[in-house]
Amino acid sequence: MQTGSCKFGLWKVIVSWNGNIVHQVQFVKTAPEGAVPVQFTKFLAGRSDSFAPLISSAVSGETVYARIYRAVAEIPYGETRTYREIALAADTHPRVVGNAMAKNPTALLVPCHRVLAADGTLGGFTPDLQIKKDLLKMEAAKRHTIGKS
DNA sequence: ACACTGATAATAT
DNA sequence: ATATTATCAGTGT
Repeated sequence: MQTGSCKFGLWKVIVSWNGNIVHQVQFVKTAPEGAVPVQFTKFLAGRSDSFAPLISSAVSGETVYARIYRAVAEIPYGETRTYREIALAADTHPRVVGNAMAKNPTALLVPCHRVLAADGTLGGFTPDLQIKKDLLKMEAAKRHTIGKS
C-alpha cells in the first residue's frame, strides 16, 4: 500500500491506495510528502471529471454503508443529490446516509460533497464545510469545460 | 440498552 | 417563514 498527498487550496489531501483500490482519502491540514495517482492531481486541478479506474474500497461488500457509498459514487460530476435521494437509492434512511458520509473513508471517490440536505442547503462536511463549497463551485465552473474537444 | 448523528416531515408558533 | 418535535435506521459505547 502506498501513501501520498497533494494540495487542494489551503488543504491537503492524503491518499492511501493499493493498485486501483483506494483505501483512504482525507482532507487534512498537514500531510506527509509523497506522490499520489495522477487522477487526483488532475481532478483537484479541475482538469478531470473522473477517477477511473480507481475505486474506493468502501463500495465493496453488502453492508448498508457499502450500498450508500455505491449510490453516492454514481452522482455525476457537477451534479448533486439530497441525503433523501441517496437513502432511497440505498434503501435506507436519510439519517444513516448522513452517518455514512460523516465516516466516509474516501472523500472524492465517494463524492459526499455532492450530497446536500433536502432543502438545498449544504448539510455538513468534515473537516471544513468550506471544502464542500469549493468543490461544488469548482465542479459547477468546470463541468462544461472538461471533456471538450 | 442508551445516546448519539453531516436528516426529514409534520406541527406549532 | 421560522422554530420546535417526532421519527427515523445504523453505529458506537
